Amino acid sequence: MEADSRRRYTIGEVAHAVGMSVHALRFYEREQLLIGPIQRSAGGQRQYGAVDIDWLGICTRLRESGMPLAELRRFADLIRQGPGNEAERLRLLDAHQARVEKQIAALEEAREIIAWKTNVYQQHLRAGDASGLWDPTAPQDDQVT
Amino acid sequence: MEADSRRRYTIGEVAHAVGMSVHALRFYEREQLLIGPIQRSAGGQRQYGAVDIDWLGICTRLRESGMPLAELRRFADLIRQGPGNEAERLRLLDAHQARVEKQIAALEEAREIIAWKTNVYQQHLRAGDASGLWDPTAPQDDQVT
DNA sequence: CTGCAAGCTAGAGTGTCCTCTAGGTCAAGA
DNA sequence: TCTTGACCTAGAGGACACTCTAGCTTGCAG
Repeated sequence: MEADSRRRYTIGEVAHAVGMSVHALRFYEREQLLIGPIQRSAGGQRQYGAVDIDWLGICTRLRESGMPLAELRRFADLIRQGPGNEAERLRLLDAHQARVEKQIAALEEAREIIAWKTNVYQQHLRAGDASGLWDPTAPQDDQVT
Repeated sequence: MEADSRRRYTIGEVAHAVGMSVHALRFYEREQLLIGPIQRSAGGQRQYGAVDIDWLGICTRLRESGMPLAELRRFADLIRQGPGNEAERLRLLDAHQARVEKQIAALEEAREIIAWKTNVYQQHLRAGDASGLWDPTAPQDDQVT
């Protein structure tokens, strides 16, 4: 995420640095998810700069947090257009942040349910493997676990 | 999630109750993601019971928290086999819980980065829309935002 | 008894996000 | 120079989790 500001990096180096595959990097470029065009060597090979790597780091975070590529592209578009549309960038990020909060809440709820179930199993294991667990007999009022 | 233990429910009612589409419910059944076969009416229509609805509620939580269907199927298989494999169920849930923790951590990190970026934009908006933001000129040492 | 919403099946289609392939080219060490 | 590994493009392929379609049946309200 922090790289020498003057050096140029090959696609392989970048892939390693940001934890994506070279395939994915080329795919992102094709899909216009990067800001500014990536420079090329005389022979046509990509030469990424520190800025590109920083941006890819941000991309990774946004993706990991569930931002769809379409929205990431929108964000990249806005940045590519240069200063003047900060309000829209802000809206986009705010919307995403709301999504992230919601997802954290959902995950925490799931965590509790899992913990509860885990507990049920641990107790059954301690008690000797078969008490009130579900069983395809007596189709009424039994636990599912 | 808590339903009358004796009543039977149509697929539409269940879909509404658990927040899935009827398509998804049929799909889950085909894919063996449900425990026990769903009962049918004389005419062949599904009649879900409270147990099924409970299980679907758990499915929803596990899915929301990122458990792949293959693993959910594995879990359903274990339950279908009846008591005796609690240790394996526990392993499965523990593994998933670890995944959930990791995802929560990742989301919280992302949240901070987003908050920081949001801040940058807010400041720029307050300061008058164009200071040190990225601009396709002077390709060195500038912020990306 | 008629109408019509809701249900049925098997299988094809969709959207998302990469990943891989084929058929080459480039670059750097021995 | 030769070899080897990394890189190139355009497009096909694939995993995942549904979602929809077509053609038909059920079942309840009027």
